[in-house]
Amino acid sequence: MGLDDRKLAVLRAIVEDYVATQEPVGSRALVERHQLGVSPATVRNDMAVLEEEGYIRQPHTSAGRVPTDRGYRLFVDRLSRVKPLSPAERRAIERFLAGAVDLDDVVHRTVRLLAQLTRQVAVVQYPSLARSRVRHLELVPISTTRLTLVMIADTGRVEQRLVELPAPLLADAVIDLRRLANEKLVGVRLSDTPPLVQALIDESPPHLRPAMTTLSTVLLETLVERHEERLALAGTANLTRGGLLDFQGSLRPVLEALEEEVVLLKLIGEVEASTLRVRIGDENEIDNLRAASVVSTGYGPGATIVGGMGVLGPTRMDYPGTIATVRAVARYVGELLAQN
Amino acid sequence: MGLDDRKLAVLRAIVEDYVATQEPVGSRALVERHQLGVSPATVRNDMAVLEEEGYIRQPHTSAGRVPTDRGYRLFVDRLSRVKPLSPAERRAIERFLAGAVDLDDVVHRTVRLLAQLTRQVAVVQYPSLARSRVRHLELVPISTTRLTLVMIADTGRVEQRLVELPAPLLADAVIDLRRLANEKLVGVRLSDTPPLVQALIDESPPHLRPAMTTLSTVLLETLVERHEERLALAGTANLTRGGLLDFQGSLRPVLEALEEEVVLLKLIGEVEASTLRVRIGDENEIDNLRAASVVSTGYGPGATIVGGMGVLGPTRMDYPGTIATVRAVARYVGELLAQN
DNA sequence: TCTGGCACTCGACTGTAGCGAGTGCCAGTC
DNA sequence: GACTGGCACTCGCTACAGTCGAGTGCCAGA
Repeated sequence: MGLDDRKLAVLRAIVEDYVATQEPVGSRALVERHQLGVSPATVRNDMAVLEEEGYIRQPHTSAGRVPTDRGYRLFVDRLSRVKPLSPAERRAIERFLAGAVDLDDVVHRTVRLLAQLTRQVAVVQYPSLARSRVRHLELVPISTTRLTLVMIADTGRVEQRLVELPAPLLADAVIDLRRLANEKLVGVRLSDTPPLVQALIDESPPHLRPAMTTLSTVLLETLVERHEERLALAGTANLTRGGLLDFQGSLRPVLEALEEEVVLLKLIGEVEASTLRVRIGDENEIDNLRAASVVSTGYGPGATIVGGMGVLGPTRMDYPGTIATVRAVARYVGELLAQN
Repeated sequence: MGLDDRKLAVLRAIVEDYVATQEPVGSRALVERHQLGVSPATVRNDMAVLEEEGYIRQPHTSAGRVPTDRGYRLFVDRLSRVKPLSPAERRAIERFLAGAVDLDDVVHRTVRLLAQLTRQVAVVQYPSLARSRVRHLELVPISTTRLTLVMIADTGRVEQRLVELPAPLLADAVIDLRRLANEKLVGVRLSDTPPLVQALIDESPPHLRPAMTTLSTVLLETLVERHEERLALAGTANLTRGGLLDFQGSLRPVLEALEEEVVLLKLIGEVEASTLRVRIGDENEIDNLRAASVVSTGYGPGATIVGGMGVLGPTRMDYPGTIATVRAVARYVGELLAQN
């Protein structure tokens, strides 16, 4: 069922106008604002076809047309031209990210930047532990039977855990423990540690074995098995933009979804390659977000992906602009990470 | 112009009913639901006085009465009886907090717990660095001119920073550097470090002095001077409870305020003793929160305070219940911290 | 000092009418 | 055959008038 070029142009015009004005767009307004070269009546005929095909719909009989999720999808896939960032935006990104002092800072700045540039809700996942390598393990004694395990990853993430030892341990023993653990584990992907950890225990001298066992358990349980992911969120206030018209009148479900880490991870964490992904309305698997769209991408130093980031807003969003921004920010952050 | 006991009882009844129903309360409903022992007409007279004194007001002529900020204040100060937590709530608190594996986990669990129990927005400040003591400093070389500084505080907080050395440093030198820094700084309050740091530089052997100087700069600048506070937030979805009637119709300003760390710190971070504080509506210094109330308190192991936590909701909130919950959660968290 | 009664106010709701944006369809034109 | 102008029709929105009822303030009387 072919849509000819003009019908596509009409759809594009409808999407653009609706995104800009947030009001159903009628045939007259359309020919006035766009150079379609035909009369309103013709446009009406085209609209009838587009509606039949499910790309647009009428809120009520005597109203203009509004794009459907399917319409946005077609728009994103075939009709939108990439909107290059303005130099001012590029500079803003660079300046904003340049001052970061550590990973926390990078993530926080990034998420605020994204929220500010897109005027939507932004989510940034910290570099995933599963995709990180161990750079260093540190053991800090607190008492003779307790120590703090600090793991520093090559992605800049630092995690600490309290370890309750089965028996008191002398300072020298702690040093041995640390040396052994570091020898075996530094440079290893966290997701690859499980088999190595067993070897680590087996090769420990007998007097260290109980301590090494508990240490390994903590390491595996808290850092690998329940994969400890962290997130930063910003821009929730932007949800109130568009005054309750978006999100079919209630922010409730959206705010609820945003509180669930699991949900957010699902949204932006499922990244294999650095391909940018757009999920529009119904395409979202989370029920609470059927009225929202998500633009997400992976990021990382060079070609490797260490985490995801993205933006969430009403289905009626500026897709070309948002896509361009998300892509650009992800690239800058990647470069920043590569430097460290 | 003393308010006699009955007038106070009327005020209490108005506050309780309004909080429960969220609708202006009239004189008839009042005598029906509370044993005041007088007729509606008498109550009306009392109401007139209460209104004159600024404790209640009428949204419009011909409507019931609603408490003013001043009315809530009087209620909180003199009229509310402490509402003891139910055993189920106590158990929920204990169970919820018991499973925490590290400081991050404690804070996250606490904030979710608070939000859930009070059905409002909860904020928890991480133990403040300024109030923490150094437990250990670790230096992890990344290259010959770069190392990661990790500071572990006695409150469980762990901070890391990248240090760019002015000149390459050998592994042995790094070890010396770490030893020196730890000797001088372990056990010291972060807020007390500045004078010690100068001594630390002066006493370093010449070949370590440049490195020690940059190290100290990083330490001071990022950890002490711009006091690095962290926060956790939960329950924003609860703002939509009460369907836009609270917060005079717009969540916008509230959500905006909640995004500003500085604002939140001001709300819950200004704690000297562990006294619980209630700020009602206009008493808040932040303009965006004139329609909100905040219940906050300090927490920490034993009698020392290391940070603040609190809850934010509509002025029309269940003060006795919220106060009891915040107090109880803060105490449990304090006990938990004392154990570690 | 309290109470019952009464007149009054005013927001909420309902029904009606007019307006206007927008459509679908049809006959006519290039 | 594709496009266009014209026209009747739909229907949401707004304004307006009328009614209802909750709640008040006040006053005379117990």
